[in-house]
Amino acid sequence: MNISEAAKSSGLPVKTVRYYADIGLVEPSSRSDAGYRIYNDAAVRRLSFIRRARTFDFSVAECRELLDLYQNQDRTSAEVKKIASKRLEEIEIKQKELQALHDDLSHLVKACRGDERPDCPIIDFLG
Amino acid sequence: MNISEAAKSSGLPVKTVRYYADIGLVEPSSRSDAGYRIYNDAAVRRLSFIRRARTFDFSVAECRELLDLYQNQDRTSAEVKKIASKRLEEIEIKQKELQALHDDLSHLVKACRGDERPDCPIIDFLG
DNA sequence: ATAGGTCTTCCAGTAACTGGAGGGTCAAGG
DNA sequence: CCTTGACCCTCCAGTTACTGGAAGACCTAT
Repeated sequence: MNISEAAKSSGLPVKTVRYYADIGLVEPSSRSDAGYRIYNDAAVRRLSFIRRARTFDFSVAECRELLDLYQNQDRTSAEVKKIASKRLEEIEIKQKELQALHDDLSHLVKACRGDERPDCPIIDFLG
Repeated sequence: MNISEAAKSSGLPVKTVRYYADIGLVEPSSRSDAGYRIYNDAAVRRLSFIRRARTFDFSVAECRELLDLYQNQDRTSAEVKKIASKRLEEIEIKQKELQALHDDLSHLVKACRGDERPDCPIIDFLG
């Protein structure tokens, strides 16, 4: 498979596939004589794996760790769970922050009449 | 006030104050003979305003708009409310995304035994 | 005079791509 | 055989909002 087929098959943009090769995350299985990247099924599976992990907002560094575990038959589920739990904690922290932000801002937005006059509780709060 | 006093007084890092001057967001009120940035009270109030707006994750572009409104006596509260409401919508979208992420990942984490064996529902899901 | 702290500018790096320029490669049609 | 168009390559710049650091000027106190 050349890069555009691999991209389509993995669900990633071509640019991203090339980028992952550049940073050594998922290398093409070989190169053609003309220097074209060639991806076999295993490489495409790795690309798909990364795409799915990225939808969980695992960082590229975490994706690298997960990919290593994915390919390592001697992995323990404890190792995988540790990375995922860390991510889950980060998500929960972010959720709390976002909730606080939401509460404050929605309070202000509700208090603002949104008319032609300049008086504004949002501006008052920020100033 | 020189930059370190303005930074302390506004609650921003010195580097950030300098950055805001560079991008024309909050310019110092003047410069000393030696070229030192000098901030008066009004400039420090602008810095504080930006800092607070940034805690709501308003982008720098949005901060610029809000700052213009803040300083514009002819503003209408409708203009301000529009920007804040847009931000609020973004927050709500992000909250939903985060909730979905959380549900899926916590489901997987709970299903993973986290022991010494390689079998792992998280890996299975990603692979 | 000198030491230390503060200030300046400019450059590079962060995360994870994305867009584009400039140029080689390949398959099909005439 | 030649051309056209789609595809591929590398390299560079830009995105967001800073942050760190180097090299050098300045300021204050002893």
